[in-house]
Amino acid sequence: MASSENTGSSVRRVTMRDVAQLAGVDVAVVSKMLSGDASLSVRESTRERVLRAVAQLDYRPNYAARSLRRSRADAFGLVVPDFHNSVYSGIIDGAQSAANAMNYALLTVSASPTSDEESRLAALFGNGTIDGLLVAGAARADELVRLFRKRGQPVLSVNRRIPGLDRYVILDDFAAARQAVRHLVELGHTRIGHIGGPRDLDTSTRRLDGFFSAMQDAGLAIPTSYIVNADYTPRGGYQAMRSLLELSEPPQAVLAANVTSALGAMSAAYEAGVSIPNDLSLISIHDLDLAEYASPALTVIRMPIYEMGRLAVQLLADTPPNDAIEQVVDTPLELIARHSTSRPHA
Amino acid sequence: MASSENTGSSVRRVTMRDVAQLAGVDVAVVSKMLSGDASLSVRESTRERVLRAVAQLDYRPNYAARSLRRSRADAFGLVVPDFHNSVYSGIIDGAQSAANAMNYALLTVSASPTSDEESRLAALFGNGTIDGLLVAGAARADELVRLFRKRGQPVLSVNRRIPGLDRYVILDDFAAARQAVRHLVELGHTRIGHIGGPRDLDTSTRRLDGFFSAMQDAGLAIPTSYIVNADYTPRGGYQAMRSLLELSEPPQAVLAANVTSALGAMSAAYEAGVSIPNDLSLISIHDLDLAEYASPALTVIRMPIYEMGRLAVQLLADTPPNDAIEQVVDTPLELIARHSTSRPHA
DNA sequence: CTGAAAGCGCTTACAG
DNA sequence: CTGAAAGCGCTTACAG
Repeated sequence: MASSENTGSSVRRVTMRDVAQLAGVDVAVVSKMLSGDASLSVRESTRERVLRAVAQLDYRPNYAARSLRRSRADAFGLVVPDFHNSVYSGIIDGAQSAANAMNYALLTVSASPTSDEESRLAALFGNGTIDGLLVAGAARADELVRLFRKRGQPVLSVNRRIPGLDRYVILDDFAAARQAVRHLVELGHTRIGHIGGPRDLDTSTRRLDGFFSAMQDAGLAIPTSYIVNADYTPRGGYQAMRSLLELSEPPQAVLAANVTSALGAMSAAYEAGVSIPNDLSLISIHDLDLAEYASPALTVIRMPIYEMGRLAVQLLADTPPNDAIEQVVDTPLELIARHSTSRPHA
Repeated sequence: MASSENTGSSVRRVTMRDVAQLAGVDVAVVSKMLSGDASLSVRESTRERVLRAVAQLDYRPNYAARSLRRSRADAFGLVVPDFHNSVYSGIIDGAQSAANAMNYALLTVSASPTSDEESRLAALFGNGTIDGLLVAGAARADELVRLFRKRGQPVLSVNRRIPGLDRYVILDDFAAARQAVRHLVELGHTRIGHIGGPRDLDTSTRRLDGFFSAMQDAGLAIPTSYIVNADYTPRGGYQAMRSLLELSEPPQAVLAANVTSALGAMSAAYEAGVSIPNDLSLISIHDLDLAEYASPALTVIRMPIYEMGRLAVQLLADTPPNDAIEQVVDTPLELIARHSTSRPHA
């Protein structure tokens, strides 16, 4: 009477046998039909009966059984360091889209860099749940990566190069920083500072290199004090900008290595009474919907993050697991000139 | 010679039989030991041999086999509408944390409201991959929800009430809006406007109700033009604020139903030369790291999103699948008074 | 305390 | 064109 008596799996799962029985055929026929076996030719009437039975019973092949039998999961795993970061959101979207296109599942989990997470991750993904592993950015998954490599299962690092792993997809951070600096130089700036990312992170060092390279091309000097490391957060950008503005001769223009730190930097400038872009030009790498609604709207180099996610899954699927993958996404970068940069007004 | 010859699953998977053989016991012993069967008593020396064999072979129980045999997946699924939204990031974090604590996997996917996504989702999660389903916010998963209900498998809607489903966890949006209005009233404001969410979304109507309720308590009139619907985006908030500021007598204070739309609204005020908080006070529901670094820093009602995620998983796991769950998270809301609200200066 | 055996629901040669 | 049978790697009564 009470529907709450109907607990758990009280409803017997419908199985391939049920379908076969209802359609009056052998399970092998059902199996081959449903898995799209090309070598199968069935009489049209049989095909129809099977399809009708499948629909009538709302049959769905059991995942665990299929996976066990074929010893593959038709799934990839993606480990991100943090769900609260639009860079990873973009990677996830791209990766999910590519996975869907090949009828693979994408299982995304976050792994903050605490030690017990490592073994949890290995337990979660190390047992046949996934056929290939994507590790994005600073996510900690060393144990899992070792395991996959040992077993000859494919691994790929996304947006970062992991020491000892010759398989990665990255963006052209070097070119992005160069393009940003060129924009500032073309506007007429000469005193240009840099709010960098975490000191030893792969993306930040490449952006820093690009910054140096473009400054050198332009024949511009870089006082040591003009380079400040932050941590890709609003707070980090805020502090970095403060230290820049406290200099006896502050920069006229700043490249922030990351959009959220740029937004934090804007806040510090506002607080110090420094007007952007009149007193200070600011440009950053990566776009964000909020960047357009900052005051003033932030000028930005938009990076092909979504494309990187897509490409990562495709490479993971299509490259033999022990081949090297050293790929820089070649989708063109895009300068989105908004209102935080202008010619120097001094 | 070339390591690239070692393709695919060339490395034979180590199986429970291998462990049993190496340890000189039956697989049943290994199985019971590894699944923590309480009814098992093994000689200490046997236990040691098994453990050593497991470690030596780096054995990990095959997920598909275990799942097939026990007909459960030890996993929950979470469907979100969008990874680019800190509300869902918070829900994911909370849910993942609770799932980890009970040794369950949490599989998170996004489902934008396009029709073919629906059947893809059903194929992905409808085949025994997960033991329970969480649907967050506006994510479209109707087909999957129906399927789970029919089978007597647990479903729970998070941060939204789905028509016809008496199982949900939501926040106290009503109380949040009331608290926000009270803050403005206490500061001395009387002309208070509201930038609402999408017209028919569950969360926005509850926030709107709270707004009305608190205004009524304060004996304040609400011109129709003071209520503007937006869509929880920066752009929506921007447009809504513009229309508010074009009024012949604009509000002195505004409650934005959502933090990103509040940030967009700030941009419109800035553009119109309206100074916050001098000319206009602004408060919003939900916090965001960037809200603290807006100029001025945004005053906010912080909502227990992470707690909602945790609670959702716990309820999903602990409640019989056909019982009703109608839960409002009772973690206290928190007013974070920053610098976007002040007494009226007129 | 330990072993033998059935079976979860599929897929895949193989036979007819 | 269709059927019978083995087996993927576990878990779980059951027997000893």
